[in-house]
Amino acid sequence: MSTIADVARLAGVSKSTASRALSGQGYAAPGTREKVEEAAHTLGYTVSANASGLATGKSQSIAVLIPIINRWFLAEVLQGLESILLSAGYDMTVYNISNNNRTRSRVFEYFLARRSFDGVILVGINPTAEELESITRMECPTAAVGAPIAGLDSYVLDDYRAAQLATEHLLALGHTRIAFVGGPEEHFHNNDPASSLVHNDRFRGYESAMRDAGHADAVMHAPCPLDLESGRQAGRSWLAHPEHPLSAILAESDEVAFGIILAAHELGKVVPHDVSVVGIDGHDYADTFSLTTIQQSPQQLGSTAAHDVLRRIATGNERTYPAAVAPELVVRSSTTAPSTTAPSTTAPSTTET
Amino acid sequence: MSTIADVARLAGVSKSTASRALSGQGYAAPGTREKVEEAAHTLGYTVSANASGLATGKSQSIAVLIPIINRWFLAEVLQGLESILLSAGYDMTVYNISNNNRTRSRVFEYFLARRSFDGVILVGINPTAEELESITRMECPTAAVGAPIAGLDSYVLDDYRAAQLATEHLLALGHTRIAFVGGPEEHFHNNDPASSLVHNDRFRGYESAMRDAGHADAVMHAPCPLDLESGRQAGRSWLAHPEHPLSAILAESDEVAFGIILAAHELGKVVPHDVSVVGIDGHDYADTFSLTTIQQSPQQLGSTAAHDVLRRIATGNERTYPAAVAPELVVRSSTTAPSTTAPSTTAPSTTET
DNA sequence: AACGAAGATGCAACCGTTTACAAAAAATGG
DNA sequence: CCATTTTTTGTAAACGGTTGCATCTTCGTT
Repeated sequence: MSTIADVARLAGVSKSTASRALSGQGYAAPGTREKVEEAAHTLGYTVSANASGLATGKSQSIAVLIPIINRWFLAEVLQGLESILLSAGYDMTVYNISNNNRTRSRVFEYFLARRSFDGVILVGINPTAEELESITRMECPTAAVGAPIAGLDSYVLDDYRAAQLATEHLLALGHTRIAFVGGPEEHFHNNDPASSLVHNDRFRGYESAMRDAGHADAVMHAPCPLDLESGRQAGRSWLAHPEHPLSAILAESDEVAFGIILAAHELGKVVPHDVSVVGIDGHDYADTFSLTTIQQSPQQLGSTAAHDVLRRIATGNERTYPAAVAPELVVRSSTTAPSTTAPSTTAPSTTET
Repeated sequence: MSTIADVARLAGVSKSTASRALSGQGYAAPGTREKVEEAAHTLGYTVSANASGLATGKSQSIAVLIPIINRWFLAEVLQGLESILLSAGYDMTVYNISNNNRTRSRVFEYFLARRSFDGVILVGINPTAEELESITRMECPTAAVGAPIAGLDSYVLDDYRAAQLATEHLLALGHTRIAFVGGPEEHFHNNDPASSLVHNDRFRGYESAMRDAGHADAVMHAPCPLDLESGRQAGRSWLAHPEHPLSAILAESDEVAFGIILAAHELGKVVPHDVSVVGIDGHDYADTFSLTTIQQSPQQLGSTAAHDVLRRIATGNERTYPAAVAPELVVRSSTTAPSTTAPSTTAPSTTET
């Protein structure tokens, strides 16, 4: 590996001139710059990030803390972040902090400290006070994506509005007995995980729409983890028992909605004839399941977050106060007006798309 | 931020002694070590990765090149890699190289060069000759995960055996008319993407099992991209037309298998009564879909790859020549013996789990 | 008691850049 | 044409660690 001294020697200038010519900082005569660049090119010179980082204090890299559990959300956000960061010359160091054990604290206390990151992006994280403390101590632009964090620029989907939109759609179709499926057992009990924040917002959005329509008394909540299998089980127990004569279900996530649709199939019920189902997310599979859903764009979330963080690095790190991304209703064929007849229990399940 | 000089001063020793005490390299009297460690702790000292990396040439970080497209595989491998690397004190810098444009070459020529990575792990990448060249020039342990790379330690699932196992399972149940769904249009045409290598192996495994059972003439291949919607469309076209009286389908991936099962539902066919379906992957959803599949463990792939790379970093970088991870058949209720009666076309679809 | 080996420590150089400062060269203005 | 400003370049000192070498202690041996 050749160093900048080699480049300088070949170009016949001093190290400092070579450095200025290559970095564009400070004065450099056009002719000299050309000579240096040519020398660098012929030697295949690449600046040492370590040396440069040591000298400048800037590492040209940002840390991304993300729980590697929600595959869909993870991949989307990561892709949004990566494309922006890479094209700006930054690399992205990823830390998984899904596990609650002591590797999590190691990330905050050791890994983030030893490398002088130019920025930190927390994706779907609900940090403790100490964790937040150790991040702010780094004094570099920090942003939260997916889950809002008080005091930090937070790039979040408008979960409240999303659920509200979805509920309004069902209400407009004429549904009144609409159940909300998803979220932790005791809602509003504000647990540690960031997901409970999402849940709170989505459930409140649903509630408010129901209330505004004069159906506050019809609010129903079925707790359910946000995965396919849990959604299926919830669907089975709610759809199998006629004592819950609901006509529509709002699922807290698309995955849960898929599970409910599968459960309906198994029970011989026809979606949307026997029950309308709406999801929230805009999952890749939504189209295949013909699921009416609220399209969110985690990838866009990631890219705007990355964009803003980079701008804050370049300028003086004044906060951005981003607005929540507006959700969008995508109507497919999992929703329709409620049937006036009693729900069929043994009809053939030939769901049309 | 405090430096090692601060620590040394507080402990009343020289910088070099402090360094030795903290790093464990070289001699250090037990009492001194204790003093230094205490000083470091009270100052909240953390070694600067840049300075340390500059001095030693080791960066305590490894590069992971991965196409952020296959969500399931991505998340699994990433998790496997991350857990091992983090607990060994390494950070993981992730580069997305799914896009074929010039950002891809920037990764190889610029990003990998500027940071002195201690190791490089290529996940599902099929590098060009120049790309491989620029990596080997770095002279650090390199491994391939997911897709094999000639000349590199490759950690791959035994795709050939996986497909063979799956086919043998169907054959043992009595099926003979087994179609293979998945892969590029012209198979064996060895395209650029790494996925075609996977396809080749899986298709050959299927073929060999069919041949060994004396059903070489029954080999059927339906090209199909490896996603849910494509699987569903392939399922529709194959199951809707009785001119293809197949009794079982081997899907190249679980996602495709899910699509086929959905298509069967839509067409009023009962899985496994009318058609048996087998997948390959061990996707999270397989249990919910009751899919018989070949369980692979990309996470384990990632963790062993990370483990071996770390060992090669510590020792002299002699290659490991890892064995392919043995796949495992998981029988669920999407497969059964072929029905002797003609396939029903309008039966109610009450798939039991 | 003398000797050598091993253990502990400090000094100083080095890793590869950047950058404040000084000095020289060129451009500008009156 | 000279004074002044602006460019251009080089010298040297950081940045924060690590490590070879020399020195000084401690021991264990004979």
